[in-house]
Amino acid sequence: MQLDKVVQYHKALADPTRIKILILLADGELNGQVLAEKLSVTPATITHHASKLREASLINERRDKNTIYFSLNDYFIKNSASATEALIYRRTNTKGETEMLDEQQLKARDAVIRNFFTEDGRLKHLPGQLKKKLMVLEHMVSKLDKGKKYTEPEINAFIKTFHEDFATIRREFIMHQFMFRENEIYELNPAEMWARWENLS
Amino acid sequence: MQLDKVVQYHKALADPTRIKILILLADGELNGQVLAEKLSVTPATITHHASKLREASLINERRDKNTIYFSLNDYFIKNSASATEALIYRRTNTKGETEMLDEQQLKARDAVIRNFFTEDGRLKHLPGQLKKKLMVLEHMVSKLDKGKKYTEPEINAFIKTFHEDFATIRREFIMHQFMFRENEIYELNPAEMWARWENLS
DNA sequence: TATCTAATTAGATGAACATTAAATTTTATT
DNA sequence: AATAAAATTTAATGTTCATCTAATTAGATA
Repeated sequence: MQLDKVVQYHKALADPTRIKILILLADGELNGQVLAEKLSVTPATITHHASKLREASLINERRDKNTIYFSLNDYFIKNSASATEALIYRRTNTKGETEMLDEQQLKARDAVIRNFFTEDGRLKHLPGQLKKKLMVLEHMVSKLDKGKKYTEPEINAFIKTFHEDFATIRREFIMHQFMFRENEIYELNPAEMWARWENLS
Repeated sequence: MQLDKVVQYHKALADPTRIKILILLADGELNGQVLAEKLSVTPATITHHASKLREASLINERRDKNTIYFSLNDYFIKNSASATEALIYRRTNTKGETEMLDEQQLKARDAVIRNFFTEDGRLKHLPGQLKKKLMVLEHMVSKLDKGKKYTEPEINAFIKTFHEDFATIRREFIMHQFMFRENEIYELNPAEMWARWENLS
Protein backbone atom coordinates (compact mmCIF):
# COMPACT_ATOMS: atom_id res chain seq x y z
CA MET A 1 0.00 0.00 0.00
CA GLN A 2 1.21 3.45 -0.78
CA LEU A 3 0.43 4.84 2.65
CA ASP A 4 3.62 3.26 3.95
CA LYS A 5 5.63 4.91 1.24
CA VAL A 6 4.27 8.31 2.08
CA VAL A 7 4.92 7.81 5.78
CA GLN A 8 8.42 6.57 5.08
CA TYR A 9 9.14 9.61 2.95
CA HIS A 10 8.02 12.02 5.65
CA LYS A 11 9.87 10.09 8.34
CA ALA A 12 13.00 10.51 6.32
CA LEU A 13 12.54 14.27 6.38
CA ALA A 14 11.37 14.41 9.99
CA ASP A 15 14.82 14.75 11.49
CA PRO A 16 16.99 17.89 11.63
CA THR A 17 20.25 16.07 10.96
CA ARG A 18 18.87 14.52 7.80
CA ILE A 19 17.55 17.83 6.56
CA LYS A 20 20.95 19.34 7.16
CA ILE A 21 22.54 16.55 5.18
CA LEU A 22 20.27 17.31 2.26
CA ILE A 23 21.05 21.01 2.51
CA LEU A 24 24.76 20.26 2.41
CA LEU A 25 24.32 17.93 -0.54
CA ALA A 26 22.44 20.60 -2.45
CA ASP A 27 25.80 22.25 -3.05
CA GLY A 28 27.33 19.10 -4.45
CA GLU A 29 28.24 15.57 -3.52
CA LEU A 30 30.06 14.80 -0.27
CA ASN A 31 31.37 11.65 1.38
CA GLY A 32 30.51 10.30 4.80
CA GLN A 33 33.53 11.57 6.68
CA VAL A 34 33.11 15.10 5.47
CA LEU A 35 29.43 15.09 6.34
CA ALA A 36 30.26 13.73 9.80
CA GLU A 37 32.83 16.48 10.27
CA LYS A 38 30.54 19.27 9.12
CA LEU A 39 27.65 18.10 11.26
CA SER A 40 29.71 17.16 14.32
CA VAL A 41 28.53 13.61 14.47
CA THR A 42 30.31 10.30 14.02
CA PRO A 43 30.55 8.49 10.65
CA ALA A 44 28.33 5.79 12.10
CA THR A 45 25.57 8.33 12.48
CA ILE A 46 25.95 9.39 8.88
CA THR A 47 25.67 5.79 7.77
CA HIS A 48 22.50 5.48 9.77
CA HIS A 49 20.92 8.56 8.25
CA ALA A 50 22.13 7.77 4.78
CA SER A 51 20.31 4.47 4.83
CA LYS A 52 17.05 6.20 5.76
CA LEU A 53 17.50 8.76 3.03
CA ARG A 54 18.39 6.02 0.59
CA GLU A 55 15.31 3.98 1.47
CA ALA A 56 13.20 7.02 0.72
CA SER A 57 15.08 7.50 -2.57
CA LEU A 58 16.18 10.97 -1.57
CA ILE A 59 19.88 10.47 -2.26
CA ASN A 60 22.12 8.66 -4.70
CA GLU A 61 25.51 7.13 -3.96
CA ARG A 62 28.63 6.79 -6.03
CA ARG A 63 31.72 4.85 -5.07
CA ASP A 64 35.19 6.04 -5.92
CA LYS A 65 37.91 3.85 -4.43
CA ASN A 66 37.27 3.65 -0.71
CA THR A 67 35.03 6.63 -0.66
CA ILE A 68 31.28 6.78 -1.15
CA TYR A 69 29.95 10.07 -2.34
CA PHE A 70 26.36 11.02 -1.60
CA SER A 71 24.31 13.32 -3.78
CA LEU A 72 20.71 14.47 -3.94
CA ASN A 73 18.13 12.63 -5.95
CA ASP A 74 16.50 15.87 -7.06
CA TYR A 75 13.87 14.02 -8.88
CA PHE A 76 12.41 12.31 -5.87
CA ILE A 77 12.71 15.29 -3.64
CA LYS A 78 10.67 17.36 -6.03
CA ASN A 79 8.07 14.76 -6.73
CA SER A 80 7.47 12.81 -3.56
CA ALA A 81 5.64 15.68 -1.98
CA SER A 82 2.91 15.52 -4.56
CA ALA A 83 2.40 11.86 -3.76
CA THR A 84 1.22 12.89 -0.30
CA GLU A 85 -1.27 15.26 -1.78
CA ALA A 86 -2.49 12.71 -4.25
CA LEU A 87 -3.04 10.27 -1.40
CA ILE A 88 -4.97 12.70 0.75
CA TYR A 89 -7.14 14.06 -2.04
CA ARG A 90 -7.80 10.79 -3.73
CA ARG A 91 -11.43 11.22 -4.54
CA THR A 92 -12.49 12.50 -7.87
CA ASN A 93 -14.06 15.84 -8.31
CA THR A 94 -17.47 15.35 -6.75
CA LYS A 95 -19.14 18.63 -7.25
CA GLY A 96 -20.82 19.04 -10.57
CA GLU A 97 -19.30 22.39 -11.31
CA THR A 98 -18.28 22.01 -14.88
CA GLU A 99 -17.33 25.49 -15.74
CA MET A 100 -15.00 27.10 -18.10
CA LEU A 101 -11.75 26.25 -16.41
CA ASP A 102 -12.38 22.57 -16.67
CA GLU A 103 -13.03 22.90 -20.33
CA GLN A 104 -9.85 24.86 -20.72
CA GLN A 105 -8.02 22.22 -18.77
CA LEU A 106 -9.27 19.60 -21.16
CA LYS A 107 -8.25 21.71 -24.10
CA ALA A 108 -4.85 22.27 -22.55
CA ARG A 109 -4.37 18.57 -22.10
CA ASP A 110 -5.31 17.86 -25.69
CA ALA A 111 -2.87 20.50 -26.79
CA VAL A 112 -0.11 18.91 -24.77
CA ILE A 113 -0.87 15.48 -26.17
CA ARG A 114 -0.91 16.80 -29.72
CA ASN A 115 2.26 18.68 -29.06
CA PHE A 116 4.33 15.85 -27.66
CA PHE A 117 3.10 12.98 -29.79
CA THR A 118 3.48 12.55 -33.55
CA GLU A 119 0.48 11.83 -35.77
CA ASP A 120 1.16 8.12 -35.64
CA GLY A 121 1.19 8.21 -31.86
CA ARG A 122 4.91 8.15 -31.09
CA LEU A 123 6.25 10.22 -28.22
CA LYS A 124 8.61 12.96 -29.37
CA HIS A 125 10.17 13.47 -25.95
CA LEU A 126 9.16 13.74 -22.32
CA PRO A 127 8.08 17.26 -21.28
CA GLY A 128 10.24 18.92 -18.69
CA GLN A 129 7.36 20.51 -16.86
CA LEU A 130 5.85 18.23 -14.28
CA LYS A 131 2.24 18.81 -15.09
CA LYS A 132 2.71 18.19 -18.79
CA LYS A 133 4.81 15.16 -18.12
CA LEU A 134 2.03 13.70 -16.02
CA MET A 135 -0.40 14.26 -18.84
CA VAL A 136 1.90 12.51 -21.28
CA LEU A 137 2.53 9.57 -18.96
CA GLU A 138 -1.15 9.27 -18.25
CA HIS A 139 -1.92 9.24 -21.95
CA MET A 140 0.41 6.29 -22.50
CA VAL A 141 -0.62 4.38 -19.42
CA SER A 142 -4.27 4.73 -20.34
CA LYS A 143 -3.64 2.24 -23.16
CA LEU A 144 -2.84 -0.49 -20.66
CA ASP A 145 -5.42 -2.81 -19.17
CA LYS A 146 -6.52 -2.08 -15.64
CA GLY A 147 -5.95 -5.06 -13.39
CA LYS A 148 -3.81 -6.96 -15.86
CA LYS A 149 -0.33 -7.95 -14.70
CA TYR A 150 2.62 -7.28 -16.97
CA THR A 151 6.15 -8.66 -16.97
CA GLU A 152 9.02 -6.28 -17.36
CA PRO A 153 9.73 -7.28 -21.00
CA GLU A 154 6.07 -6.73 -21.79
CA ILE A 155 6.17 -3.26 -20.29
CA ASN A 156 9.36 -2.48 -22.16
CA ALA A 157 7.84 -3.57 -25.44
CA PHE A 158 4.74 -1.54 -24.75
CA ILE A 159 6.72 1.59 -24.03
CA LYS A 160 8.83 1.07 -27.14
CA THR A 161 5.74 1.52 -29.25
CA PHE A 162 5.95 5.14 -28.05
CA HIS A 163 9.63 5.76 -27.56
CA GLU A 164 13.02 4.02 -27.63
CA ASP A 165 14.05 5.00 -24.13
CA PHE A 166 11.86 2.54 -22.29
CA ALA A 167 14.06 2.54 -19.19
CA THR A 168 13.51 6.19 -18.40
CA ILE A 169 9.82 6.07 -19.09
CA ARG A 170 9.32 2.90 -17.09
CA ARG A 171 11.02 4.59 -14.19
CA GLU A 172 8.70 7.57 -14.58
CA PHE A 173 5.66 5.29 -14.48
CA ILE A 174 6.79 3.92 -11.16
CA MET A 175 8.01 7.17 -9.73
CA HIS A 176 4.72 8.93 -10.36
CA GLN A 177 2.82 5.91 -9.17
CA PHE A 178 0.98 5.23 -12.36
CA MET A 179 2.15 1.67 -11.90
CA PHE A 180 3.17 -0.61 -9.10
CA ARG A 181 6.02 -3.09 -9.24
CA GLU A 182 5.87 -6.14 -7.04
CA ASN A 183 8.50 -8.86 -7.47
CA GLU A 184 9.16 -8.19 -11.12
CA ILE A 185 5.50 -7.88 -12.02
CA TYR A 186 4.07 -4.56 -13.09
CA GLU A 187 0.51 -3.48 -12.60
CA LEU A 188 -1.53 -0.39 -13.12
CA ASN A 189 -2.30 1.74 -10.11
CA PRO A 190 -6.03 1.25 -9.59
CA ALA A 191 -6.58 4.89 -8.64
CA GLU A 192 -8.43 7.12 -11.03
CA MET A 193 -5.94 8.32 -13.57
CA TRP A 194 -7.45 11.65 -14.36
CA ALA A 195 -7.60 12.59 -10.72
CA ARG A 196 -3.83 12.56 -10.77
CA TRP A 197 -2.85 15.68 -12.54
CA GLU A 198 -6.11 17.50 -12.07
CA ASN A 199 -5.90 17.29 -8.32
CA LEU A 200 -2.32 18.43 -8.33
CA SER A 201 -3.37 21.74 -9.71
CA MET B 1 14.93 29.11 12.40
CA GLN B 2 12.85 27.58 9.68
CA LEU B 3 14.50 24.19 9.91
CA ASP B 4 12.40 23.39 12.95
CA LYS B 5 9.24 24.27 11.11
CA VAL B 6 10.11 21.99 8.25
CA VAL B 7 10.97 19.14 10.59
CA GLN B 8 7.78 19.70 12.53
CA TYR B 9 5.73 19.59 9.37
CA HIS B 10 7.26 16.32 8.24
CA LYS B 11 6.95 14.81 11.70
CA ALA B 12 3.26 15.58 11.56
CA LEU B 13 2.94 13.56 8.38
CA ALA B 14 5.30 10.81 9.48
CA ASP B 15 2.64 8.71 11.13
CA PRO B 16 0.08 6.45 9.44
CA THR B 17 -2.74 7.33 11.80
CA ARG B 18 -2.34 11.02 11.13
CA ILE B 19 -2.27 10.48 7.38
CA LYS B 20 -5.46 8.46 7.70
CA ILE B 21 -7.04 11.30 9.64
CA LEU B 22 -6.22 13.69 6.84
CA ILE B 23 -7.60 11.28 4.26
CA LEU B 24 -10.84 11.03 6.19
CA LEU B 25 -11.05 14.79 6.56
CA ALA B 26 -10.60 15.22 2.82
CA ASP B 27 -14.22 14.13 2.48
CA GLY B 28 -15.44 16.74 4.92
CA GLU B 29 -15.20 17.74 8.56
CA LEU B 30 -15.50 15.17 11.32
CA ASN B 31 -15.44 15.30 15.12
CA GLY B 32 -13.12 13.44 17.44
CA GLN B 33 -15.45 10.61 18.38
CA VAL B 34 -16.22 9.73 14.82
CA LEU B 35 -12.56 9.78 13.88
CA ALA B 36 -11.75 7.56 16.85
CA GLU B 37 -14.46 5.15 15.79
CA LYS B 38 -13.38 5.00 12.15
CA LEU B 39 -9.74 4.50 13.02
CA SER B 40 -10.30 2.12 15.92
CA VAL B 41 -8.44 4.20 18.45
CA THR B 42 -9.55 6.00 21.59
CA PRO B 43 -10.66 9.65 21.62
CA ALA B 44 -7.55 10.43 23.65
CA THR B 45 -5.40 9.29 20.76
CA ILE B 46 -7.29 11.53 18.39
CA THR B 47 -6.72 14.49 20.70
CA HIS B 48 -3.03 13.68 20.68
CA HIS B 49 -2.80 13.53 16.90
CA ALA B 50 -5.01 16.54 16.41
CA SER B 51 -2.65 18.68 18.44
CA LYS B 52 0.28 17.63 16.26
CA LEU B 53 -1.66 18.33 13.10
CA ARG B 54 -2.81 21.64 14.51
CA GLU B 55 0.72 22.69 15.43
CA ALA B 56 1.73 22.03 11.85
CA SER B 57 -1.27 24.04 10.62
CA LEU B 58 -2.61 21.08 8.70
CA ILE B 59 -6.11 21.20 10.17
CA ASN B 60 -8.67 23.72 11.33
CA GLU B 61 -11.14 23.31 14.15
CA ARG B 62 -14.66 24.52 14.63
CA ARG B 63 -16.70 24.19 17.77
CA ASP B 64 -20.42 23.52 17.73
CA LYS B 65 -21.86 22.98 21.21
CA ASN B 66 -19.85 20.21 22.83
CA THR B 67 -18.47 18.97 19.61
CA ILE B 68 -15.29 20.05 17.87
CA TYR B 69 -15.17 19.47 14.17
CA PHE B 70 -11.86 19.08 12.41
CA SER B 71 -11.27 19.97 8.78
CA LEU B 72 -8.32 20.17 6.44
CA ASN B 73 -6.32 23.32 6.04
CA ASP B 74 -5.93 22.72 2.31
CA TYR B 75 -3.75 25.68 1.87
CA PHE B 76 -1.06 24.51 4.24
CA ILE B 77 -1.13 20.96 3.06
CA LYS B 78 -0.50 22.05 -0.47
CA ASN B 79 2.12 24.64 0.24
CA SER B 80 4.17 23.36 3.13
CA ALA B 81 5.79 20.81 0.90
CA SER B 82 7.36 23.50 -1.21
CA ALA B 83 8.85 25.04 1.92
CA THR B 84 10.99 21.94 2.27
CA GLU B 85 12.18 22.26 -1.26
CA ALA B 86 12.91 25.93 -0.81
CA LEU B 87 14.99 25.15 2.24
CA ILE B 88 17.02 22.49 0.52
CA TYR B 89 17.40 24.32 -2.76
CA ARG B 90 17.89 27.85 -1.69
CA ARG B 91 18.35 29.11 -5.22
CA THR B 92 15.53 30.20 -7.49
CA ASN B 93 13.99 28.52 -10.47
CA THR B 94 16.73 27.68 -12.92
CA LYS B 95 14.97 26.22 -15.89
CA GLY B 96 13.72 28.66 -18.49
CA GLU B 97 10.83 26.56 -19.56
CA THR B 98 8.09 29.04 -20.24
CA GLU B 99 5.74 27.13 -22.39
CA MET B 100 2.16 27.22 -23.38
CA LEU B 101 0.53 26.05 -20.21
CA ASP B 102 1.69 28.99 -18.11
CA GLU B 103 0.11 31.40 -20.49
CA GLN B 104 -3.02 29.34 -20.43
CA GLN B 105 -2.98 29.47 -16.68
CA LEU B 106 -3.00 33.23 -16.78
CA LYS B 107 -5.82 33.18 -19.30
CA ALA B 108 -7.67 30.72 -17.11
CA ARG B 109 -7.39 33.00 -14.13
CA ASP B 110 -8.72 35.94 -16.08
CA ALA B 111 -11.55 33.78 -17.26
CA VAL B 112 -12.42 32.80 -13.72
CA ILE B 113 -12.40 36.39 -12.58
CA ARG B 114 -14.60 37.43 -15.46
CA ASN B 115 -16.86 34.52 -14.77
CA PHE B 116 -17.44 35.03 -11.09
CA PHE B 117 -17.57 38.82 -10.97
CA THR B 118 -20.13 41.10 -12.61
CA GLU B 119 -19.05 43.96 -14.87
CA ASP B 120 -19.23 46.40 -11.97
CA GLY B 121 -16.97 44.20 -9.89
CA ARG B 122 -19.43 42.44 -7.61
CA LEU B 123 -18.90 38.80 -6.71
CA LYS B 124 -21.65 36.54 -8.02
CA HIS B 125 -20.86 33.65 -5.69
CA LEU B 126 -17.87 31.80 -4.29
CA PRO B 127 -16.64 29.01 -6.56
CA GLY B 128 -16.83 25.55 -5.08
CA GLN B 129 -13.61 24.38 -6.61
CA LEU B 130 -10.65 25.18 -4.42
CA LYS B 131 -8.38 26.56 -7.08
CA LYS B 132 -10.98 28.90 -8.44
CA LYS B 133 -11.99 30.00 -4.99
CA LEU B 134 -8.42 30.92 -4.22
CA MET B 135 -8.27 32.97 -7.38
CA VAL B 136 -11.42 34.81 -6.44
CA LEU B 137 -10.31 35.46 -2.88
CA GLU B 138 -6.94 36.65 -4.05
CA HIS B 139 -8.58 39.01 -6.49
CA MET B 140 -10.56 40.68 -3.72
CA VAL B 141 -7.76 40.76 -1.20
CA SER B 142 -5.44 42.34 -3.73
CA LYS B 143 -7.50 45.53 -3.35
CA LEU B 144 -6.45 45.86 0.29
CA ASP B 145 -3.34 47.70 1.41
CA LYS B 146 -0.39 45.58 2.37
CA GLY B 147 0.72 46.33 5.90
CA LYS B 148 -2.34 48.31 6.85
CA LYS B 149 -4.36 47.13 9.85
CA TYR B 150 -8.13 46.81 9.56
CA THR B 151 -10.83 46.54 12.19
CA GLU B 152 -13.50 43.93 11.78
CA PRO B 153 -16.19 46.45 10.73
CA GLU B 154 -13.81 47.84 8.14
CA ILE B 155 -13.19 44.40 6.73
CA ASN B 156 -16.90 43.67 6.70
CA ALA B 157 -17.63 46.88 4.84
CA PHE B 158 -14.88 46.15 2.38
CA ILE B 159 -16.20 42.67 1.66
CA LYS B 160 -19.72 44.01 1.28
CA THR B 161 -18.58 46.01 -1.74
CA PHE B 162 -18.25 42.58 -3.37
CA HIS B 163 -20.91 40.48 -1.71
CA GLU B 164 -23.51 40.55 1.04
CA ASP B 165 -22.27 37.48 2.87
CA PHE B 166 -19.28 39.08 4.49
CA ALA B 167 -19.11 36.52 7.29
CA THR B 168 -18.43 33.58 5.03
CA ILE B 169 -15.94 35.43 2.93
CA ARG B 170 -14.13 36.83 5.93
CA ARG B 171 -13.82 33.32 7.25
CA GLU B 172 -12.42 32.20 3.93
CA PHE B 173 -9.83 34.94 4.03
CA ILE B 174 -8.61 33.66 7.37
CA MET B 175 -8.96 30.01 6.56
CA HIS B 176 -6.88 30.26 3.47
CA GLN B 177 -4.52 32.57 5.25
CA PHE B 178 -4.87 35.53 3.00
CA MET B 179 -5.26 37.51 6.19
CA PHE B 180 -4.23 37.25 9.80
CA ARG B 181 -6.41 38.10 12.76
CA GLU B 182 -4.76 39.19 15.97
CA ASN B 183 -6.92 40.47 18.83
CA GLU B 184 -9.72 41.77 16.63
CA ILE B 185 -7.38 43.41 14.14
CA TYR B 186 -7.12 42.09 10.62
CA GLU B 187 -4.06 42.32 8.46
CA LEU B 188 -2.94 41.07 5.09
CA ASN B 189 -0.66 38.09 5.02
CA PRO B 190 2.67 39.53 3.89
CA ALA B 191 3.44 36.54 1.66
CA GLU B 192 3.38 37.10 -2.05
CA MET B 193 -0.16 36.71 -3.17
CA TRP B 194 0.55 35.48 -6.66
CA ALA B 195 2.75 32.74 -5.32
CA ARG B 196 -0.30 31.35 -3.62
CA TRP B 197 -2.30 29.72 -6.29
CA GLU B 198 0.47 29.52 -8.81
CA ASN B 199 2.44 27.26 -6.55
CA LEU B 200 -0.55 25.06 -6.20
CA SER B 201 -0.32 24.05 -9.79
C1' DT C 1 -28.22 21.59 40.58
C1' DA C 2 -27.57 17.42 38.62
C1' DT C 3 -26.61 15.07 34.46
C1' DC C 4 -24.96 14.07 29.93
C1' DT C 5 -21.62 14.25 26.26
C1' DA C 6 -17.43 15.33 24.02
C1' DA C 7 -12.80 16.51 24.72
C1' DT C 8 -8.66 16.86 27.26
C1' DT C 9 -5.09 15.75 30.61
C1' DA C 10 -2.09 12.77 33.35
C1' DG C 11 0.41 8.88 33.97
C1' DA C 12 2.03 4.40 32.39
C1' DT C 13 3.83 1.17 28.93
C1' DG C 14 6.17 -0.40 25.09
C1' DA C 15 8.06 0.44 20.57
C1' DA C 16 10.86 3.21 17.52
C1' DC C 17 14.78 5.77 16.95
C1' DA C 18 19.16 8.91 17.21
C1' DT C 19 23.56 8.50 18.80
C1' DT C 20 27.92 6.61 20.23
C1' DA C 21 32.09 3.50 20.96
C1' DA C 22 34.07 -0.57 19.56
C1' DA C 23 34.53 -4.27 16.43
C1' DT C 24 34.27 -5.69 11.62
C1' DT C 25 34.11 -5.33 6.62
C1' DT C 26 35.43 -3.46 2.19
C1' DT C 27 38.55 -1.69 -0.99
C1' DA C 28 42.81 0.07 -2.28
C1' DT C 29 47.89 0.78 -1.60
C1' DT C 30 52.59 -0.57 -0.61
C1' DA D 1 50.94 -10.19 2.87
C1' DA D 2 50.56 -6.17 5.57
C1' DT D 3 48.75 -1.71 6.23
C1' DA D 4 45.70 2.15 5.67
C1' DA D 5 41.33 4.56 4.87
C1' DA D 6 36.45 4.78 4.65
C1' DA D 7 32.22 2.68 5.62
C1' DT D 8 29.31 -0.47 8.04
C1' DT D 9 27.62 -3.34 11.73
C1' DT D 10 26.71 -4.41 16.54
C1' DA D 11 25.33 -3.55 21.00
C1' DA D 12 24.20 -0.27 24.43
C1' DT D 13 21.91 4.01 26.13
C1' DG D 14 18.76 7.59 26.53
C1' DT D 15 14.96 10.00 24.23
C1' DT D 16 10.93 10.60 21.68
C1' DC D 17 6.55 9.11 20.78
C1' DA D 18 1.99 6.38 19.90
C1' DT D 19 -1.29 4.41 22.55
C1' DC D 20 -4.07 3.18 26.35
C1' DT D 21 -6.82 3.68 30.86
C1' DA D 22 -8.58 6.49 34.27
C1' DA D 23 -9.54 10.88 35.98
C1' DT D 24 -10.84 15.57 34.93
C1' DT D 25 -12.58 19.56 32.48
C1' DA D 26 -15.83 22.21 29.47
C1' DG D 27 -20.17 23.02 27.64
C1' DA D 28 -24.98 22.12 27.10
C1' DT D 29 -29.45 20.50 28.67
C1' DA D 30 -33.15 19.01 31.72
